[in-house]
Amino acid sequence: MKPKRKRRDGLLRQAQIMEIALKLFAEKGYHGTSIDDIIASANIVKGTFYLHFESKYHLLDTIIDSNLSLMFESIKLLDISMPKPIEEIKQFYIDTARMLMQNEKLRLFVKVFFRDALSLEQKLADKVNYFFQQITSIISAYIAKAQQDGRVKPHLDALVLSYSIIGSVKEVLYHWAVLEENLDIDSTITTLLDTYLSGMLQNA
Amino acid sequence: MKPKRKRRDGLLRQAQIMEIALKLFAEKGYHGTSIDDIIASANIVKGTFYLHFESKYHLLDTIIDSNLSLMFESIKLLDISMPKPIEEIKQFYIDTARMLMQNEKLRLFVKVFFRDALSLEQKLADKVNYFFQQITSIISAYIAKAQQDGRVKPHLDALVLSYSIIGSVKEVLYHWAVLEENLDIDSTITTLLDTYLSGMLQNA
Amino acid sequence: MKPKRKRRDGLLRQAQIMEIALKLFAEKGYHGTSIDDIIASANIVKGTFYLHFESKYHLLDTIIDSNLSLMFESIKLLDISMPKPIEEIKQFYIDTARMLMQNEKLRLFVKVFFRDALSLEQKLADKVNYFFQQITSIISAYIAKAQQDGRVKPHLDALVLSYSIIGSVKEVLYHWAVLEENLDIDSTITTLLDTYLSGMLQNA
Amino acid sequence: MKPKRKRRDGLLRQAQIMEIALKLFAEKGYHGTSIDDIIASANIVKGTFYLHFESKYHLLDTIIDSNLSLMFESIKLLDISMPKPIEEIKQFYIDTARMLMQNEKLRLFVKVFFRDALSLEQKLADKVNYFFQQITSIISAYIAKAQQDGRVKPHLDALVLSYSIIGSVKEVLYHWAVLEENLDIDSTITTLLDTYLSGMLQNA
DNA sequence: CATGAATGAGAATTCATTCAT
DNA sequence: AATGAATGAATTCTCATTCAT
Repeated sequence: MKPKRKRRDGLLRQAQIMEIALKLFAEKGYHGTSIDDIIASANIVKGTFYLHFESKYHLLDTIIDSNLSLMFESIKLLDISMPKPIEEIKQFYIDTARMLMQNEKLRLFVKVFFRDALSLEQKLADKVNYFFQQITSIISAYIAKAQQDGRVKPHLDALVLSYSIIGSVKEVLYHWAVLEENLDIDSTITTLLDTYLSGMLQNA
Repeated sequence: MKPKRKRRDGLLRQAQIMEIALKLFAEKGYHGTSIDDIIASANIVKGTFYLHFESKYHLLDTIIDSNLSLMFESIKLLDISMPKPIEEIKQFYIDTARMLMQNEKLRLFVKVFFRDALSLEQKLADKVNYFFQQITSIISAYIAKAQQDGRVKPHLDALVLSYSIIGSVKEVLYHWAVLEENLDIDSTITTLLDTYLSGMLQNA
Repeated sequence: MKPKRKRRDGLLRQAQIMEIALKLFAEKGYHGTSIDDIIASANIVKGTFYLHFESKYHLLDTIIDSNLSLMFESIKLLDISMPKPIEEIKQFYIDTARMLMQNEKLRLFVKVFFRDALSLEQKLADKVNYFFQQITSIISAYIAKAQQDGRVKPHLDALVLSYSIIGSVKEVLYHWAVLEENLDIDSTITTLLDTYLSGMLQNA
Repeated sequence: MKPKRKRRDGLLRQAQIMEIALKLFAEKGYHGTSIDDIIASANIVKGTFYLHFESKYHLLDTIIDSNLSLMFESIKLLDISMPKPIEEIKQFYIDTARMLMQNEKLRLFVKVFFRDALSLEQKLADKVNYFFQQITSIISAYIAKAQQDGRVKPHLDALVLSYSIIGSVKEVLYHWAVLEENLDIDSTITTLLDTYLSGMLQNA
C-alpha cells in the first residue's frame, strides 16, 4: 500500500483543519465532535492533526482566538457616543451588520461560541469573559462620558446599561447564528437603536 | 463484610442526588462531572444512582424541568404592560428580584443553565429554546397589545424588543449567577426599567 | 450477546492482575507489555483493569511495593556481625537462599526489578534507591560496629565495603533471576562468605 | 522562504547527534527521550536524523558500541594476577580511575547503561550480557590461573569470585555515575583491593 | 545532504451503563 | 432498595518512521 501523501504548506493545512473543525463544532458541538470526525472530514490521519494542533482543546482555543478579534471590532462599532446624526449612525450599523451576516464562517463561530465557549475549561471561559469585560468597559466608558457631557440621563447606571446593550446584541446574534432565524436587519437595528437612544438620551 | 444498606425514602434520595448533582454541575460543568463524582459526593454506589435515574442525561433533564417553571414565573414578571404606576411596578420587580436572588439553588441552576444547557443534546437545547420562545411570545404579545393601545411606539419591532429585553435580563443573570458579581438590585432594575420604558413608551 | 460477568472479590482480582502482569513484565519488560497484553492474559476487559489500578504505572508501583519488603528482609540477613560460629552462619545463609530461590514469583520480581525499576519515572527510581540506601545503612552500621569492637580491620571504608557486598549480591541475583543460570548455592555462599570474612576480619 | 541548509561533514553531524542523544538519554532515559527531543536539541529536522541513523534503536546501539570498548579496557585493569607489588598495582588503579572519572561523557554513558541497557530489546541486552560475560571470563581465568599457581585459595569458586568483583565495581560505578556521589577514589580502591586480596590470597 | 509535512499503528485512559448478588 | 464488580465502546494522544520536494 503506497501511502498517499498530500503535501502542502503547513499553514494551509492548519487553516483547513480549523475551518472543517469549526463546521463540525457548529453542527454537533465541541464534545459531540471527535478527533476522528475531524480527520475524517479533513481527509487526513491522526498524526497530521496532532502535527498542527497539540490537542483538541488547543484547536478550539486557536479558533476562538482567531475569531475573537473580528467580533471585538464588530461590537466596538456600537459606539453610541458617535458624534454623528442618528440616521447616519443607523445606516452605518445596518451596512456593517449586513456585511458581517454574510460571513458564513462568522455565523458558525458565533454558534460554537454560544454553545461551547462557556462549558469548557475555565481557561477558555476566562478568555471569553475577559473579552466581554473589555467590551463592557468600552461601552460603559462611552456612556459615562456621554453622561458627563449631559447627553445621557445621569441617573442611569452606566454598567447596567452596557450589560443590557451587550445582552441585547448577544440575544439577537443567538437568534441569527444558533436558531438561524431570518432577521430583518433594518427593523432590528432601528428598533434597538431607537429604543436605547430615546431611552438613554437626555432630550429624547 | 456485610454491605451497609442505607435505606431511605426513594424520593428523598432522589432529591438528595439532584441537589448534589446541581452543585457539582455548577462547579465543574456537566461534562466535567462524572457519575463517580456524583455518587462519591452523595455517598451512594453506582447501582443506587441508576435506581433513581435512568441516565446521567435524565438527571440533568429532571433538574432542568424542576427549575424551569420557577424561572418561567420569574421572567413573566417583566410584564411591561402591567396597568400600574411605574413606581409600584418597579418596587414589585425589586422585591421579586431580592427574593429570587436569595435562593442559592436557583443561582446554581442558572449557572448550570448558562454553561451547559446549550452544549448538550439537541433534545435539551430544544427544551430550553422552547422555554425562551414561550417567554418571547408572552413579552412580544404584551408589547404588541400595548402598541395597539397606543402606549408603545408603533414603529418598533415587538419581536426584536422582546429579544432585547430577554437578552438584557439574561446578561444580568449571567453576571449574577456565573460571574458572581454583587449587583445593586435597585439601580439595576431602575436602569433597565427606565431605559426600556422611556425608550418604548409613546409619551415618555 | 450476553456479557459474561465473572464476579469475584475485588482483592482477588487485583492480586490476579498483579501476578499476571509480573509474569508479562518479566518476560517482555514493562514498556514491552501493553495494557492489552495484560487484560488479554487476565481474561478481563479494559475497564476492569482500570477499576483496580489507576494506571499502568501504579500497577508496577504496587507490585514493587508489595515485593520490596520481602527483599528487604532477605537482604538484611547478610548480617556479618552476627555473633555465631561461621559454619552456623553459612548454613543459615544457605538455607535462606534455598528457600528464597524456590519462590518463582520472587525470581520474576527480581528480573523486572533489574530490568525496569531504574528506567522508569524518577519516583520509582527514588523508591528503589531509597531501598538500597536503607540496606547500605544497615550493612555499613554492622561493619562500623565490628570495627569498633576490633573485629574488622579498621582501615577499610565501611561504606565502600557495604557497596561491595551489595554489588556482589546484586550480581549473583542478576545471574540467577535474569540470566537464569543454575548457581550452586553452596559454593556461591561459601565463596562470598569466606572471601569477605577473611578479607575483612582482623585475625583472619 | 528558502529552507536553510546547514551542510557539514557527515561524520561530524553524526558525532554531534550521538553526543546530544547521550546527554538526553542520561537525563530522561531512552524511552523518555523522543526523536523530537533529539532533533530539537541538535537543531536539525527529522529527515536529517534518519539520514545518519536508521532508527532510534540503532542510535543507541552505536552509542553503546562506541563506548563499550573503553569500558572493556577499563574493567580489564582489574587484573588481580598482575605480577607486581601491591602498592604499585593500587597506585595504577587509582591513577586509571582518576583519569576515567574525569571523562564526563563516560559518566553519562555509564548512567544510560545502568538505566536503560537492560530494559530494551533483547538484542541489546544480549550485547551487554556478552560484554560482561567476556569480562567474567577474563577475570575468572585470571583467578583460576592464580589458583593453579597456588596464590589464590583453591576452594573458592572462581566464577562466583568474578561475579562478586564485577558486582562490586558495578555498584561503585552506579553510585558514581547515577547517584552522582563524591567517592573518595583512594579509600574506595584501597578498601576493595585490600578486601579482595586478603580474602582471596593464600598467604594473606 | 537537507527538509518537514504526512503517516498510522498503537497505546493509555475514560466513563456511562449493566447486572449478578 | 442497595451493592459494586464488570463491561467495552469510544476517545484522546504518541511517536518512530517515510518520502516528496
